[in-house]
Amino acid sequence: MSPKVGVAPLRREQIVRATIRCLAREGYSGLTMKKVARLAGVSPGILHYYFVDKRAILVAALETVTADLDRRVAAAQARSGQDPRARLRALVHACLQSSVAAREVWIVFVEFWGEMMHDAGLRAINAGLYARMRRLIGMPVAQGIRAGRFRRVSPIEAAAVILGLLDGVSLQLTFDPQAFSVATAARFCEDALGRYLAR
Amino acid sequence: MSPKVGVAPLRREQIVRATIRCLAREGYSGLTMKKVARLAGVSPGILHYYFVDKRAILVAALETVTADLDRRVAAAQARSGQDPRARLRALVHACLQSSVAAREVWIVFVEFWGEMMHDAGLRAINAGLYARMRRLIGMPVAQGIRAGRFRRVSPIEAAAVILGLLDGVSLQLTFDPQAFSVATAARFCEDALGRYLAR
Amino acid sequence: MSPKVGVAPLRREQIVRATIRCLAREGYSGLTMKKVARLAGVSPGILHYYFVDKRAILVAALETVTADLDRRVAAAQARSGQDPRARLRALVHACLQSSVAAREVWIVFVEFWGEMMHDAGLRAINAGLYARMRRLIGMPVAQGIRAGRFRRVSPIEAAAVILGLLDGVSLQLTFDPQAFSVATAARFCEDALGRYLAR
Amino acid sequence: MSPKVGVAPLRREQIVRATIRCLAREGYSGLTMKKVARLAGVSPGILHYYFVDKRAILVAALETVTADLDRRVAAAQARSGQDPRARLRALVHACLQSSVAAREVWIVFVEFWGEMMHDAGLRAINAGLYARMRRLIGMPVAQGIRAGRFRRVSPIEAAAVILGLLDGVSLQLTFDPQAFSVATAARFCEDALGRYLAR
DNA sequence: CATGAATGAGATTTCATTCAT
DNA sequence: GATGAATGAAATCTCATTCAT
Repeated sequence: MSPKVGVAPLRREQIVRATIRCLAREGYSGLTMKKVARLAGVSPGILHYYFVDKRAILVAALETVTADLDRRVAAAQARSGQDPRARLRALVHACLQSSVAAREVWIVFVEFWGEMMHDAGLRAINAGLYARMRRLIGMPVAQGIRAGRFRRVSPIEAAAVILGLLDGVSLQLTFDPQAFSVATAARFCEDALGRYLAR
Repeated sequence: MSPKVGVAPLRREQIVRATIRCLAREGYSGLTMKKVARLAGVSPGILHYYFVDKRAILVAALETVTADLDRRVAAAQARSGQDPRARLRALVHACLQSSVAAREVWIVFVEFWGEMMHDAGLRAINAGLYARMRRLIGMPVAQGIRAGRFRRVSPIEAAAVILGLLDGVSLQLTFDPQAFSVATAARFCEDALGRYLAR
Repeated sequence: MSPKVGVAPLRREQIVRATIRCLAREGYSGLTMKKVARLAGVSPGILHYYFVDKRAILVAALETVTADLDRRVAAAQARSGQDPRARLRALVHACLQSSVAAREVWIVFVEFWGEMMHDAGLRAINAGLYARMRRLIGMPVAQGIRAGRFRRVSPIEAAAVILGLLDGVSLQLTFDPQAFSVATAARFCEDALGRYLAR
Repeated sequence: MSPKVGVAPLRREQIVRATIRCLAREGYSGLTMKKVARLAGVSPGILHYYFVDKRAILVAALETVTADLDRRVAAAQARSGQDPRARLRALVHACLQSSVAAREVWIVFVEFWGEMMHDAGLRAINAGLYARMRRLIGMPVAQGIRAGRFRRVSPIEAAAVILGLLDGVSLQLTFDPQAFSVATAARFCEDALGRYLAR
């Protein structure tokens, strides 16, 4: 048995985290293997021991980033109890919070949008996140409809509206942090979505 | 007087258009000066005669792209008459249409989002577009409020909600064109925004 | 029209010649793009301007080397007049001479044999040379047979015997130059082939 | 006494065999320590325990390959009895057969020719093989001359002619297996050498 | 104005070798 | 003996930029 058993996943994690930090700091076009290695505190050669090439590292980075965002929202949902409105509010807060509290992750996620246009592999990872998000959104919406708290809307359309609004407002929070706070944004998003779903 | 007077703006236009096409086809990371030159039908050397460096070309490309989007929305607004709801509807249609009918432009615009995170110059150009858009949105909203057709909302917040929703839904139209058509998206966006502004 | 028209073929030639010299000096495994560039007196970057990659340079080198060998033999044949035995003698001399007088070319040619085992492209270039050589050999042999000077042998087999002997003896001249001189080798090869073809 | 005593020679053999297989499959330029280790079923690190460096492994590989070829020819000679012509025939068959039946070994041997040009150590190993081959050839030739079956030729020249022809024809069998079979090649080589030595 | 050859810095990638376990 | 992770030098290749013509 290897004397260094179990090191591999740690090294991979270490490299991927360095990649994300590097992307957040210097952007997609500023990312180099050397910088990643330096930030990870390893030699440049080792990157190709754990990943076949640069793209594989980027794929792993996007997977990590989407998993992070996913986890944040799912955790918020879990904490929010069973009330449909409360769950919706938790979702809004978690999403908007992410773009500020997990700024690195969110920035890297947005950076990948550009690449996704030309890379089906990256697009598929993103699609997975959005599918899970739609399921997460669909549950409280359907529950609210059944309970007579929300009007009858198509779950697909509701998910598109909710996700769209949160992505778009998060972008604005990122580009112009002075314009309004997360709390303010959360309030008017809740307001808008509340009216959108109200009977 | 030189026989080629006035050629400069044409050459610049030619180069910038080639850059946009190249960005749309191969993405930000696939953009090279040589490809731009080939697509523009000029020699690689000439690019540095009209632009100091690669970044200057990218800046010009973003300026062109934002101006294009701007023009599309402004034109739709102008055609839509004076009724606040009609103007809002025109805005929704123009924005969502852009991401499909002017796919190249929209894709390039999204690709720049990633770069803006690390480039204040690009961010400023984007800020200009959003400022103009907010003004464009603000007018019918204020008008609707004055006319008693819309409830009293903060114009800033309304602009954030409207722009956010349209950006976010446009993204979904881009990444997953099968999910719903532009017409469907326009309908549910109008619906959501109508309820958001309804008294 | 370009101010540097006609430079391209010269540069290609320059690079290929440097590659051949480099291969002859340091061998296939010692060949680097940097060394080739230095020997050619150009910058490393320019190599990829004229050749897509290292392999393309190697292909051009093999093509040049085979053309060189071809030319040497064809020229000797042309000088040798019409007598079948004289032509055969000229062929033997030209081939064995090449391995000494054009040592660089011959060494590089032998070095490529190893690569040909795994590279169909290189193999095809070699096959072209051997096809031309067989034709060159076939003519005096057939002529000699018709004239009653040689016994009836299959031209294919005669070509295999003649080419085989010359390649094999050239190899020995290369590896052990002290063993016998070119003149000696030419004499006993002529002797052996003379007896092989004698009636 | 160590339980693993005597393991060393086995490991060395294992590594050298893997090297030969690797060279035959992917060529000299495709050989890496990692591939050798994988093919040998050992860890990359262990290679440097049994061999000081890559070159040492290559030297061992060439030694093994030449010993293999040597053994094949010597065995054929031994089986062929005492008649000079029969021994010569056995030699021709054994050599040509090797390039087909022991294709891996022969291919690797040819690959080393290129390296020998620049490596005196490898050249010396090859020289040893050729010296033994000349002795092996010299005996039946001298015997045939003494018995009055062959004409008086210089043994050195006869060896050069015989080895040269066999190497050259083997090369052709390798590069163009469709051209003629081993049996055909053996026939015309015997024919040519028979006439060469006939009184 | 325009060309396209040329440069050279730097990016990705490969790989022989080392070494802690 | 044996492992395989780790290193770092060097290789190939890319590309923004320059410049003679």
